[in-house]
This record gives sequence, C-alpha cells and structure tokens, in this order.
Amino acid sequence: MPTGKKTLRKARGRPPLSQEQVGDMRARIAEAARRLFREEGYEAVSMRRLASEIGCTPMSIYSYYDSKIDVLRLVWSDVFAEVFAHVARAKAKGRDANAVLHAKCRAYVQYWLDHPEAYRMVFMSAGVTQSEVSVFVDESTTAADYRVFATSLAAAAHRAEGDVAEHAQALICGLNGIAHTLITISGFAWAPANTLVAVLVEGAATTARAV
Amino acid sequence: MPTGKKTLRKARGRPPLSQEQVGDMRARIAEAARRLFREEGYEAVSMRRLASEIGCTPMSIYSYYDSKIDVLRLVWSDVFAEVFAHVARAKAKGRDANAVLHAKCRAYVQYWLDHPEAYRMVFMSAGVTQSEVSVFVDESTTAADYRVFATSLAAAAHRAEGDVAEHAQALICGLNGIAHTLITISGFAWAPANTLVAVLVEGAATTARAV
DNA sequence: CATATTAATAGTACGCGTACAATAAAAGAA
DNA sequence: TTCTTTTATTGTACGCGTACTATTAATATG
Repeated sequence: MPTGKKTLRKARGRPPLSQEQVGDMRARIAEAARRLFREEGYEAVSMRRLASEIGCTPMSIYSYYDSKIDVLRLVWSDVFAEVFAHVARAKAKGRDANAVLHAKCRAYVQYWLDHPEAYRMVFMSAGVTQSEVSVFVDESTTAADYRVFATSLAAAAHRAEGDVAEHAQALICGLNGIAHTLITISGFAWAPANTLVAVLVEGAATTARAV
Repeated sequence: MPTGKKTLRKARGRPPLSQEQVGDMRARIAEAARRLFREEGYEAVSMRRLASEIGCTPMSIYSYYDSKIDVLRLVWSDVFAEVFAHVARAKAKGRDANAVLHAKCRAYVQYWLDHPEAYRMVFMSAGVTQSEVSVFVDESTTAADYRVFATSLAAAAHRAEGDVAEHAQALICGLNGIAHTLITISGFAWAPANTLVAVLVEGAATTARAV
C-alpha cells in the first residue's frame, strides 16, 4: 500500500532532475574545480571562475552544492589521498615497528610542510564544521586513512590497537599541531620538524607501552 | 656633517604627520577595533564598519595599517593575555611539578575550546606570516608567555629548562593541535580533551626525564 | 490549444577587502 | 597672492561569496 502523495499521481509542474542528471552536474562541477585547483592553485578558484568554466551562472552551482566550501571539500579527498600515499611510501631505517612509526609520522608532517597551501585549504578554511557538509569525502575513508597511525603505534607499543586509541588520537592531533605551527608561525626559530615529531612519537609510544 | 637631504632644509610639500599624530591615529583605530570585537564579535568587524566608527573612510585606515589582518593582530595581544592569565590561574590537585604541568596544559587547551572564535581568529586567519606584520604583539611578550610550558616541563622532568626546549616546543605544538582538531573537526568522536592532553604531557615529561 | 504549477536557471544586489586614481590640505617659493 | 610640491584623505571600482528575486523551462490539466 503506497502512502506518500508523491507516488500517487504524476506531479503537475516541471519534474525535478533525475538522480543521474544531478549526479552528472555535480560531477562536472567537481571536475572543473579539481582542474582549476591543479592548474591555477587554490586561491584562483572562485565561484564565478568555476561557473564560467562550466558554462553556467555562479548561482546555479548553488543548486548542486551548498557553498563554496562544500565544493572545495571534494578536492580534500585528493589531498588526503596524496598525503596518505606519501605516508605509505615512507621508508624506515630499521624494520622494527618503532622505526616505521617514526617514519610514517615524519612523512605525514613533511607532506604538509611541503604543501602548505594544501594544508591551509584543508585545515584552515574558515567555518569548517563537518556537520554542515552535504556530501563529504567519505568520512569513513579519511578516518580509515588515519587509522594507520593507530595501527603503527599499536605495533610499536606491543599493544592492541583498541588499547592505544587515545594515544593515537593525541599523536594525530600533535602531528597536525606541528605542521600547523611550523607553517603559520614561520618567524620563530622552531626546532626541526623531525625533532619535534620524534618527541611526540616517542612520548606517545612510551606511554602507550605503559598502559 | 649631516648627509641626508631630509635634514638639510625644510621639505617643500605638505609635511608628514608627526610620530605622535601617527601614534594617536593608530591608537584610535586599535581602540575602536578592540571595542567592536568585544561588542559584536570578530566576524562583525569590517574595515568599513571600523572606519565609520572612527569617522574616516575605509581606505584611510590603510595609511596606518597595512591590512585588516594587521589591525586584527592588535587584538591578539588581548587574547594571549587572557589565555595566559587563565593558565596562570590553573589549580593543580597536588602540588608536585607534574600535576602543575598537567593543570596548566589542560587550562591552555580548555581556554581555546571555550573561546573557539578567539582560536580561529588567532590561529586560522588566512595568510598569517609573522614576517609581514608591521607592528606585532611584542613577539617577545608572547614568546615569554609560552615559556611557562618550558619552565613547568623542566620542573616536572627535573631538568634544566634549556635541556627540554625541544620537548616544550613539541608540547606546545601538540596542545595547539588538540585545540585545533577538536574545534574544527567537531563531528568525530574524539576522546575528551583532558585525556588527549594527558597523553601528550605525560609523553613529553617522560621523554624529557630521559634526556 | 492555453493555463496553472512546479523546478531550474539567471539576474540583481549587498557587504566584503583593498588596488588605484582623484582630490584636498599644507607647506615653501615666486 | 598664486604656483608648485609633497602628503593625507577620499572616491571609485574590482572581484569575491551568496541572499533574494525574476525569469525561463517543462510538465499536467482544462
């Protein structure tokens, strides 16, 4: 027994776009946004610029995305893919878990230091609150990517991953903090990034071993 | 023997404003900015709004400050004064140095969590690079404020302050990272701030003791 | 067909930061 | 006084994100 009026009879006005049409348009916008970022840098992407590239008016984009930040978030997935590819490629000197953890954490921070504009875009966009996003990067994907730190930390600390979850979170926060601080407060004579990373990693690993 | 043309004879055109006049105008702008921030929040302060409050045109402000961010920085000193007053007020349960260190770090992070708009303004303003500032918060003052962490850490680790400088830097970065992450990625189920802080502090203190 | 209804798109307008041009003000020189 | 020169201030304009309004397109109904 059908309940909603929607399915009872044909609607009277212009029919909404199909899922497919909406998806196509969203994809076109996303594609153009990605290309513009690659070609001209993050700053160059304005809604007007993006619209002219697509061949529509700026406001039309707002039918498919809530805001500029909502469009930008699509590009975040690319950035995260890159940074975690970089982390995965990280080579440790030794083969013990501790060395691997250090190498991965160093690689993570180094990526942001090498791509500060990417860092700013992902972590310093004003009004960033995941909740208001209409479609995100597959939150699960990003969260899964970050789990590499929990896994590595668990291995280094000889503990179960679940036992060091908080340590891993603190470590991730700390790594981001190092990247953030070195990028934004470049005037100060900070110790080398690797040194700072080493302190946090060693601390997290040491305390994780003691749980 | 005077060399510069400046001092040789009176200049021909309209004389520049005196140091005092410039200082006065800068002070007026700063005062208005501070008041507006308090009354209406950081976002509400626009150059036009500020100018109308002062009684000049928006562009006149640019004769005294390079940019909006340059004006904003004046308010940073207020924010830092507040956060470090909060840190100084932090009460530890015990009286041992370790408990004090924990309390101060917790207080520092908690301040930002309680004043996220202040955090965003200080640490998330786009294009923040200390170098380009015309007049800053007395960099020395802020740096001195932050030294409280090095001092407390040194006490907790029973080491000289100079021996734990890098550990202190890493700790500060990490604390900022916790604040940043909890503020900007509010959707995720993070462990309580105090737990994360405890991990970093314990880690830094433990490794500092081992130098 | 014309008309009513609904959705999609386009247009207009606002306040923003600020670059750049025009103007006003203040002085010495003629 | 009337230039001329230098500085301070104002005015104008641009591109920005986007709220709101107007228009156009597509459909069912009469």
